[in-house]
Amino acid sequence: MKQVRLADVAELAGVSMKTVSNVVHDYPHVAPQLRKSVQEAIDQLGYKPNLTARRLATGKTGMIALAMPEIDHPYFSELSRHIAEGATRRGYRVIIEQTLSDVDAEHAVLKDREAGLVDGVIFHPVRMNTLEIAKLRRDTPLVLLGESTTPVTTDHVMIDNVSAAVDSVKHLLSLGSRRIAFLGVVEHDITGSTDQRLLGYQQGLVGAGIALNPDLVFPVPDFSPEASAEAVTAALSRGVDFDGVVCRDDKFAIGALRGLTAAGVKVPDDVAVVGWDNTALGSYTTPTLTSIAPDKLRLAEVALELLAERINGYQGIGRHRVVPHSLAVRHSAPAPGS
Amino acid sequence: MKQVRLADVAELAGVSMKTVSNVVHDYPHVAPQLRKSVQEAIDQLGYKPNLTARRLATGKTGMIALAMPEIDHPYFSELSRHIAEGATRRGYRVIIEQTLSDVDAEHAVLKDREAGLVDGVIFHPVRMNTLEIAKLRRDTPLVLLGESTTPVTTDHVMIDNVSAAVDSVKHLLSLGSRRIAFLGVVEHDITGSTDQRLLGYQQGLVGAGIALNPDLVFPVPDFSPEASAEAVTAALSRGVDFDGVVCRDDKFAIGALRGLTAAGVKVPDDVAVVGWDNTALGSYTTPTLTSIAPDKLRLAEVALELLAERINGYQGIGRHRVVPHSLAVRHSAPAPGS
DNA sequence: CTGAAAGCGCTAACAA
DNA sequence: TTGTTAGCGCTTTCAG
Repeated sequence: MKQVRLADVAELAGVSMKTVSNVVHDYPHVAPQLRKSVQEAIDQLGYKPNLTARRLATGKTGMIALAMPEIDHPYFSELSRHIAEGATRRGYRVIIEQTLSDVDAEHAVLKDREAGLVDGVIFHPVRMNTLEIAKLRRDTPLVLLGESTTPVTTDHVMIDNVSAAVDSVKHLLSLGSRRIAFLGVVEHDITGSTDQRLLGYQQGLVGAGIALNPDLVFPVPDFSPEASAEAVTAALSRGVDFDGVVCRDDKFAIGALRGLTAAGVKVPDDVAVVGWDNTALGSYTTPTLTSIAPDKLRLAEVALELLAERINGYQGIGRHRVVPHSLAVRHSAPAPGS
Repeated sequence: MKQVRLADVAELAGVSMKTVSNVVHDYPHVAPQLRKSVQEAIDQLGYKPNLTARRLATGKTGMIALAMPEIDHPYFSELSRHIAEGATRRGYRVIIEQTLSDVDAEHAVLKDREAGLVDGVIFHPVRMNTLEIAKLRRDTPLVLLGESTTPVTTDHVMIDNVSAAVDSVKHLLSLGSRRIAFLGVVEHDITGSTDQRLLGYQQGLVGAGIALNPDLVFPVPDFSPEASAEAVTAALSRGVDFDGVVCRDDKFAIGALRGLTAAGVKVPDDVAVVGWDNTALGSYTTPTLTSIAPDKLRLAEVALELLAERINGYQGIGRHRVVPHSLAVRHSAPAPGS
């Protein structure tokens, strides 16, 4: 079935292409009767504008790329959802790009725009460093997510990881915990997230006049809950004494819950646990998980807003936006006195 | 910065556009020296083919749409990941379309292709019925996912829900359960999934010579774990006696675990629980969840394969493919004798 | 307010 | 093996 073209409609309606185009775009200055007859021709033929052709003519694709390490990680899938919804609201379509933390895939991300595929890119890098991004970016409208250090020329949205970690510690302190551990220092983790969270953890303790204890920082071989469960079990079995734990993310927290429960340690009575990211996972655990809650909706909105400005020509220096976070209090570290 | 065009490269290299095009496409019959000098011109200018223009000329977009109810539901995000990976391997990009179970959004899905946006669509409908899909489909290459009844003209990939439910029941029977409940009949649920699963549940019981008991089919007001936890609690408090439960999906199963645990009922000793979809959630619960495991990777591959065939011109009648499933055995309904 | 025609950058059929 | 040229369908000056 041959595609119906603007010219076909014009011919049937007995007007020029321009007039049809005006009708399609709701251009105000069209005689009502003309508009009507053109509309009839459109309906009769079932005309749909060809987006590819429009793009070629306008140079705008109406699409943005969303590039993340893993689309099925709860944090990213939840964030994706907000970005997808916000993008739709703004008239953009989203193409997803999964990097799987692979350097090449991350490099490829920045090339899409050059090929005219998308108008802009929202990118959560984990492997590429500041310099590489700056070098490859050229004039691609780009907004970075996450805690990596970023080029000064690039927009960036994140939450304040340090103060969030401090909040976690304070919450645990308010519950009476004094020997607070940090779970989730992964070897070769090149994102800045862990660093910042660990920094905040220390800052929170020092601020409360509590001495730091290296034994309370638990390393974990990889990002799985299994690994963190083992890390906790190991700590327990070498007699480390702790009554609260700040986890690098919810998956670690889940591992912690499992390790503690398996060892007969009561959560939150013996050890209170705080996760990070407030993913849906935290509602499904036993006990449910108290977790640092980045304002994901806000994160998505701000990222889209900055990107839209770049796409519309903003050329200024990189803007760094910090969006709010809170603590989602559930059973693993309940409100004080409850 | 002006875009570098094929013509610019041709001019610099002193050849025709066609020759440049041949080099870009690795067309074999190009004189080595020519190829080299053209390549130099390409590199020097930093030429990137404009995909939009190519599309307009070829009529192929190289993109497929993936339309699902919710991208952050674990089942869908896991499936998306497989589809995204398979699509990348096949040279397609994926654009995501979240319908949020909205009829209008579902209708819109089938229009993308008409607008020349994508070459084909993988679609998991929940609101549209057979007739509507058939009517709107026209000649869009389309593969349907899920358990809705589908038009005979449309390709469709699913698992055998009935036999999977039978498998669940058999597993529970092998653990000694005899009063097996079904959790998750949602009012106004217009997908065929529940029906088929419920049918299999009955079939499994009847096959084992166990009389059906309507009291053991638990209705749930909505799809949240909270609702199903309440449903279980309600059943318990009205004295319904059961020792096993087949759940419509993992979220219901999680609710069941919570309701049972809260009531002091031991899982799996007092009541064994089987979920559905084998989402990552099941690894995070206490106890971990035994669950029907659709072969998601296979599902993705088959869907992509069928779609690719349609895109490449296959015009035959709708093909219905059943992909394998298994039972992921974890603690909520362990292996017999363990 | 409407019409004609020149691109947008690439592909592919046809020549050479 | 390489060059020419006519589209792909829409937008957008610029006349009228």
